[in-house]
Amino acid sequence: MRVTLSVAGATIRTVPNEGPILHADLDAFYASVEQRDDPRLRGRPVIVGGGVVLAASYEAKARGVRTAMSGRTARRLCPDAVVVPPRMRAYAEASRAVFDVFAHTTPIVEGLSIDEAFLDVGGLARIAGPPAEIAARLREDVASRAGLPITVGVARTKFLAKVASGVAKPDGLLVVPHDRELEFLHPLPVERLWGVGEVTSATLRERGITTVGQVAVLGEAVLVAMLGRAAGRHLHALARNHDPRPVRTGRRRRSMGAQRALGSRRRAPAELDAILTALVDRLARRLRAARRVCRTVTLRLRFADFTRATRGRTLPDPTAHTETILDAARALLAAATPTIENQGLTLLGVALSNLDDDGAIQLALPFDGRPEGALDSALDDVRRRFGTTAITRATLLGRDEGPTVPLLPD
DNA sequence: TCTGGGGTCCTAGGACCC
DNA sequence: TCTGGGGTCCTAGGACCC
Repeated sequence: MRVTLSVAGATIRTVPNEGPILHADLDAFYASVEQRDDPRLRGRPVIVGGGVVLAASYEAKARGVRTAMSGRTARRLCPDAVVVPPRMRAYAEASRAVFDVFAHTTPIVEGLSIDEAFLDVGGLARIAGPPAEIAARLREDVASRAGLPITVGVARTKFLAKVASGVAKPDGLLVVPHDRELEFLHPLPVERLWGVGEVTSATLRERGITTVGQVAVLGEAVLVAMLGRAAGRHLHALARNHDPRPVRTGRRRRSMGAQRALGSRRRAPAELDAILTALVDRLARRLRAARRVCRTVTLRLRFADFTRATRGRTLPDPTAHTETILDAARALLAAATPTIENQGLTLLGVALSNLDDDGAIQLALPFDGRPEGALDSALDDVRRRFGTTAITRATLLGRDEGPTVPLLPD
């Protein structure tokens, strides 16, 4: 049976079968939200970014602009691009609207990021029709309720569904029929395999392996020897189309981080301390808002030569207390100071991991009888009511915590 | 082309315990 | 004086993804 979908304005693909997993991926998400909210941007190259390209509309991508590209390069490629600063709140709101549509489609949704998810639609055929129809309706619903273009890949497995959406982008729909999976998969370049990035791609290509089909004929032991145990096994399975992973709902975040690029200028210790304090302040607030606690505090460093290092410490007790986390971060920074003085510092970051729900801990009561989180709660409350700039630390006053250099200045 | 910010998972060695 | 095997946790680094 061969179904042909026709959706106005979309990249149309023929859809000859059905599969139970959808991979739904919003197109150029941040840039699409900007074009949705400002009609003047529609049809024009749009770049969302601070000092670097966070997202580019398809008009900009057509000119070679890519995510993560420097502003200078993007300007050279596309001088007439409209550059807008990111509006994270608007994107979070748009994401919520889209995930609402997902939730109305099926209860089995696994979010991968702010703009993509797997949906298990197996077993819905009787009430919602075949997967191809469910996918087409999903695209229409996202367009009408959120005003955004979304691409959907449909297949029997997660991996095939994700590859399918990648091939169908932008604003497309592609179904991989059961009986044509290998025909679809094997001619693709190895970079389409999930987990093949720059390094693995280079390793494979050095050995003349450029397509998924070439990976599929290699033995598992060969791939493990080449790429390590996990990556080798993973690739072996994917290339041979063995992907039994189910769509998993309710996955929890395992870490939470914040970082800040510093440029090449040398920073005084007091300045680093102020930046560290601001990062921890922000993170601890996010942690408490999520009703989570952490046990491990990790400092992320990037040096002048762009090599990276991490320095971490695991606390005896879980906490969401700003000062406790800050103490740990400061101790790590102090221990790293000689290295920083030697090598220069271009990025400072903090990550919190070993997360748990805050209901899992008992509040420690210090000697004055007040919970150690009392000050945090009071500050969180003021910031909720009056905005995040209502209260700040004396050490941060007068410091330039403003926006970074605008992207693509005239 | 001089390179952001937010994440996930894997590996490997050492400490420590039984 | 010499010395096994297994498990867990911690730390650091690295590849990869959006």
